[in-house]
Amino acid sequence: MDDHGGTPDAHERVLAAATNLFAERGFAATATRAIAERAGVNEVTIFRHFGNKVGVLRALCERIARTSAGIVIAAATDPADTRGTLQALARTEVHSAIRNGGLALRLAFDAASAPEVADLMERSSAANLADLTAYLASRQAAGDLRTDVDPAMLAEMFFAMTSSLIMGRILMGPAATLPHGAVLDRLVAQLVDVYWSGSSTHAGRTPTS
Amino acid sequence: MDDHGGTPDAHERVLAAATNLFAERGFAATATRAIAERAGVNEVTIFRHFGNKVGVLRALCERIARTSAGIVIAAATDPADTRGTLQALARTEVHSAIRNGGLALRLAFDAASAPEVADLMERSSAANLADLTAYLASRQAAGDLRTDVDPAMLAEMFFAMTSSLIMGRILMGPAATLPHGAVLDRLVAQLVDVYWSGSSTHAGRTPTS
DNA sequence: AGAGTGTGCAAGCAAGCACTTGCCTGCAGC
DNA sequence: GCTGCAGGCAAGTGCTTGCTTGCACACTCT
Repeated sequence: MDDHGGTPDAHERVLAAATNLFAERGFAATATRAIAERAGVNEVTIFRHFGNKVGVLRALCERIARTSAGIVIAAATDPADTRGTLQALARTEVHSAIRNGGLALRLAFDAASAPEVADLMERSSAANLADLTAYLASRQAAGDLRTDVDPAMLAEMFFAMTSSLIMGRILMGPAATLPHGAVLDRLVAQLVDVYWSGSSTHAGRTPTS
Repeated sequence: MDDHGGTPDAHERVLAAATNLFAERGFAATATRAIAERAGVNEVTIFRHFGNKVGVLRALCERIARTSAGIVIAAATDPADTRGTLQALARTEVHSAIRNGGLALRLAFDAASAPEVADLMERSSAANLADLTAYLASRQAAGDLRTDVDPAMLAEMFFAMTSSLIMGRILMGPAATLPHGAVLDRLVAQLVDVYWSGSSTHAGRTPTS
């Protein structure tokens, strides 16, 4: 009765449960017992599959890194179209962040208190920011972005704005549900529009249709 | 009885140590033993002074609430000067956040896993956002801010931008030191300028001197 | 001199944590 | 039918946590 279907796949259920719990309460505050309980799996199974608690997190990070295209997708579009690139980047960032319930942001905060988390985060989070900084600097050089603001600062602001949607949800608790689909896309569009209006050298402002 | 005339030091040293540790590692991840050690005080003294661990946090929050003027200060200036008000608000917010090392932001994240933290945060953090939303809405009505973006969204973005400076420091660890004084003020000015350029109805952009 | 108070020190308690061990069960392939 | 294996179950280990207790010392005020 416990196992449904042909493939019980305890492995996958543990990862799903861990994703939710880590995102909700953080890594350190999540007990392996809680993960097992939510996954409908015995606690020992977790250790048999992943060795230890950090092993679960590691598997999770690898899965996310494999799934989320991140900056790569944005680089696939036309880089000369700065606004379009930023728009696409914001969309993918927000969507991927929402999909894992703000996991990345939570883990980034956990990294300060759990060194093993810091090791795993270093490879992904910081690199993304550096990539964006480099891209924005190139767009400044191309005369597309204002040059009187540090590109690292622009990147930080962009990251902060996309994170703000997720951060708000975390701060307000699960009660504040986030919009999906078209509504969310419109929000992101507004967000990018404000950012673009403030950071570009072009006076024109695209109305958020 | 609140005033321990002879040796007021222990009380204060505990609060200072707790401020640092809570900001660095969060509430749950900070052991009372660690607080005592950093304060150069016996662990028992903490419980004699504050009853329990939450008592320390409560005393801390009261102290911060008493110290930080928050939005009130901004309201003291000319409210019709939207840009100046936002600038002043951003300055006080960033400075107060830096002064306590991002404590508030950390605690906001801790609130999800520690209900007792959530109770203490509710009175301060959420109210600030609501106040700012109301102010921005009034400036929209006055024709000073673009009306095609939700005022709550504008407030959230403003909060996100001021938080971004602190968030960056937390995410990058204590290695990335934050500028002080005039340099910091210039950063904040850039930040507000981008925000203002993107959110106001006025085309003009004030160069960051 | 005595009372009260603030603090330190040593020890310990119950609970929760990650993690281990040993054993038993259902199900597949040969 | 036997074997291998994934998983459940019960119990327990060693550690850390928040918090308590009992006792001693130093200081101040009357």
